[in-house]
Amino acid sequence: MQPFTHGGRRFDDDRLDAVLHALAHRTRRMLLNRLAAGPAMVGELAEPIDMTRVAVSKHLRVLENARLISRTIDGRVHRCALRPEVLQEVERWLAGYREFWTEKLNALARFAEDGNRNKA
Amino acid sequence: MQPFTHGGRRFDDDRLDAVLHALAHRTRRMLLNRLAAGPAMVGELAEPIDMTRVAVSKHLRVLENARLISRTIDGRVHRCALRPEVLQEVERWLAGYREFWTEKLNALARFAEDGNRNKA
DNA sequence: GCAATATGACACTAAATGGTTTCATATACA
DNA sequence: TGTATATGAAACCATTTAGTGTCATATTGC
Repeated sequence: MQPFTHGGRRFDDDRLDAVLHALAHRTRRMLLNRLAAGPAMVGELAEPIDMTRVAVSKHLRVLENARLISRTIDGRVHRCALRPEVLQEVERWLAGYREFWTEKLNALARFAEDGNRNKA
Repeated sequence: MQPFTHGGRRFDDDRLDAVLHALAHRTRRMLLNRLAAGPAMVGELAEPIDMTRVAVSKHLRVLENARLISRTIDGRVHRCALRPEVLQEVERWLAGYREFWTEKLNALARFAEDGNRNKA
C-alpha cells in the first residue's frame, strides 16, 4: 500500500501534503513572512495584499489547517500567529528527507566513481 | 507589488511554487524516494503504484517541470533521475527561510521575556 | 516486415483551488 | 440605541489538478 516510504521518522503523509501545499503559494508564504514579524489581525494581513479580504481569509484558513499558524479570537478581532513548533517539525522532516536522498545519491556517486576507476 | 518578501537569498517565486507544489503530493514524493535509489524508467516507476501509467507519467512531468528530476530518452526508454543540485538548492532555500522565521520569533520571545521581567 | 514494447498525446470527467460578490454576525463605541 | 468595524459563511465562477481510457508513434527484435 505504501511502497518506497523511507523508514524512520514518521510524519503523516496527510500532514505533509497539507503543509507543503500550504507553503506552495506565494501569497501564503508572504503571510507567513509577515507573521514572522509578530502576530497580526486578519485586516492587517490583508491590507497590503492586492486581493479581497475574503480571499486572504481563505489563505489563512489553509495555513491554519496545516497548523502553520494559530488564531485567537479577541473580541471582534482575529489575531493570527506563527506556530514555531510546527515549523521546527517541518524543518526536521525536511532535513531527514534530504539526508535520506543525499545519502543514497552519494552511494550512487561512489559506485559510479568505482566503476570509472576500474575502467581506467 | 511584493510586500513582505524576505530579503537576501533570491529564489524565484515561480520556482518555489513549482517545487513545493511538486513535493506536496504523496505519489510524487514516493517517486522521488524511489529515484533516490537510482535512475529508473517510467514503467519501473509506475509498476508498484496503483495507478495508470498515464497518471504516473503526468506526475513525472510535474517533477520534471520543477526540475526535481531529469529525463533522458534512450531508444524507446525514458530514464528518469533525481537532480541533486536542485535538491540542494531547495534545501538551502528552506534553511534560509526557517532561519529568517526563527530569528524573528526568537527576537519576539526575548521581547516577551523582557516584558515579563519588567512586570515582575 | 511484423508484433510486442515503452511511452506520449489527446479528449474527457470529477473534484479542488483561487478568486469574486453578497449577506450575516458579533463587537465596539458615540 | 444605532452605526461603523472585523470577520466568517455561502453561493458562484473559472482554472487547474488528478485521474481515466483510447490512440498514435517510435523502437526493438524475430
